[in-house]
Amino acid sequence: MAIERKSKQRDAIVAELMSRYDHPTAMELYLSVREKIPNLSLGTLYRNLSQLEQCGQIIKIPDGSQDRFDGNPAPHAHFKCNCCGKVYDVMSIKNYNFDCKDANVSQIYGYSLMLFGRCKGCDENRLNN
Amino acid sequence: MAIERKSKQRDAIVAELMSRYDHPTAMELYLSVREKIPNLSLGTLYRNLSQLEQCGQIIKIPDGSQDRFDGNPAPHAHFKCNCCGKVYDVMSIKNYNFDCKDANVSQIYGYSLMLFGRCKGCDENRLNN
DNA sequence: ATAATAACAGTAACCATTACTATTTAGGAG
DNA sequence: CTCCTAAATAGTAATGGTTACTGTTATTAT
Repeated sequence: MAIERKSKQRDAIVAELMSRYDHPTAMELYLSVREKIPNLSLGTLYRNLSQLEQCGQIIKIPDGSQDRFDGNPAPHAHFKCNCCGKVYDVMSIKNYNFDCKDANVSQIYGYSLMLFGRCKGCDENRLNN
Repeated sequence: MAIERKSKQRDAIVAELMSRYDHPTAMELYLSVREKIPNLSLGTLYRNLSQLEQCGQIIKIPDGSQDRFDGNPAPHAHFKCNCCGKVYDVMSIKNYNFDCKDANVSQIYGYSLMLFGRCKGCDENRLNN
């Protein structure tokens, strides 16, 4: 369960995920890393993503039937444009305190916040067409 | 895509979902409704859940590899106990305004907020054992 | 250098969800 | 009420993202 040895496959996966900010799906990541390691196995990708998430190095973002991955493990929210489907980081509310007094809630460890709406890019396209 | 005719299957699905507050998975809901409509088809359940969600009558909550469903369409957060897996409603922050000034965000329509932690039930069991 | 085993590639299996097809049924028109 | 159209359903097959399995490779401690 813990990561005990290093491998070039995992290094390449982490490097690729850290270098981009578009929150790729497993398949998108797979295709990218394949350009550097052509025989990378899909199972290897999933296993490493799972381990990295459990270690707190990356974040898994549920998005419909797929998952997306974020190389930035710092707590922050995400914004999904319903128009183009892109997922953006929302750093401005990362420090919001979601403590609440609801019944049944004893302690809060973390959160997952996804905002839905329309991005500026799609807004401009809308006005121009 | 819109609901045009009524059916006893959909009525039973809605009635069951409204009567409980444990955010059942599709399969849990299927087994419950089957007690009243023994030959209910799983496809029928999924089709109705999808339609009801698009109509804004219910909410779909992503939870790992499965989805959970909430008969209360009013905006509110959820709390998942990592210990027992139960998902609770969190009404105390339902009116929080998630407007943000982040780049790329033009307009926000809605949000999905899941808090993770430990519930009071699991807390008590921990102290007693 | 050797041994132990973590990590891998490749493939099969899993399973929640969706798609498909023939049948049933709601509900409006006559 | 009867007929007609198509929405909705039951049952089943297919899909697709993810996980599990198996033999092989490669890391790392001794």
